[in-house]
Amino acid sequence: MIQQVSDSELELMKIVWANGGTALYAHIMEELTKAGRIWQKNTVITLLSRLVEKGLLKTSKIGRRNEYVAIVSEADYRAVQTQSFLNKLYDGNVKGLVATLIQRDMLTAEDYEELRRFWEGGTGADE
Amino acid sequence: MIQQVSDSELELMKIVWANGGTALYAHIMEELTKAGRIWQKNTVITLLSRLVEKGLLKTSKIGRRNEYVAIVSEADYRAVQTQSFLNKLYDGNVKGLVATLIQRDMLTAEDYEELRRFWEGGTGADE
DNA sequence: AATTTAGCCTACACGCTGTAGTCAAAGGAG
DNA sequence: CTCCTTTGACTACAGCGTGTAGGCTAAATT
Repeated sequence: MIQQVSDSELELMKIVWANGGTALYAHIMEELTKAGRIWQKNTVITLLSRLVEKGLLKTSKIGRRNEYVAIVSEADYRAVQTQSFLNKLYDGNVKGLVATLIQRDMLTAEDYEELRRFWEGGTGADE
Repeated sequence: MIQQVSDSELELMKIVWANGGTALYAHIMEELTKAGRIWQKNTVITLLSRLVEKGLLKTSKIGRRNEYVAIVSEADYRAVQTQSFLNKLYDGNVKGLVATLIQRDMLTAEDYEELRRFWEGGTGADE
């Protein structure tokens, strides 16, 4: 089971994941600034320590700095969240989900093409 | 925009939807009991009125009873939630979602078959 | 008339979230 | 060696959502 993560916390996780699963405070702060997030130092530190408490990150010291290391990979996180979303909204029925995607035009033309090709040829859905 | 709905509230919505989009308190209570949910009367009433506040249900009086009527259909609700889930976890990338489904074996053999047939023949993803 | 049913309003504790202040340690600057 | 800067740990705290009702009332049933 993966603990619930707030939107802000997820944003931090994404930065860590995007950086190869590991990041220092300075890097995270820099990325947040780039993204236009104006959070105080302590806000970010608190969020990071909550992610540690929640078991999504761990820290390992580099000198006196923390290296924040993802314990849960983005793929695993997505898988778990997707499964629970699926259960909650579609009673686990994948077909229902796909039906929504199709009927509600959530697929771009390329998505569609690519998926068609995948199911035809048995390859391609995964880059 | 659809307001956020808690798990308990969603459970009530599902009962209403399953009953054709409309239900009386008595019916809801009965279904909850069947499902093993032991909620006090007022708990249920409160949940229902919150759903009204949130714009998911409305009431129309039948005698002095409320008929709880779904304003948002289950399909619409699913579509909105699916879209926001997709944005949040996959940056809106459907292929990423489908890749997870496939790689993590979230499709049953039948799902797989059916989807294959859908993409082949252009029918069938929707029941 | 007495009892039951359903609705309305109010309350309340708890946990999560965003947001930060204080204090401390440790490494770099001079 | 001393002072400043960077980071981190710990603490706080208000607001909101959520689950969970209690009290009172009006109407419906017996």
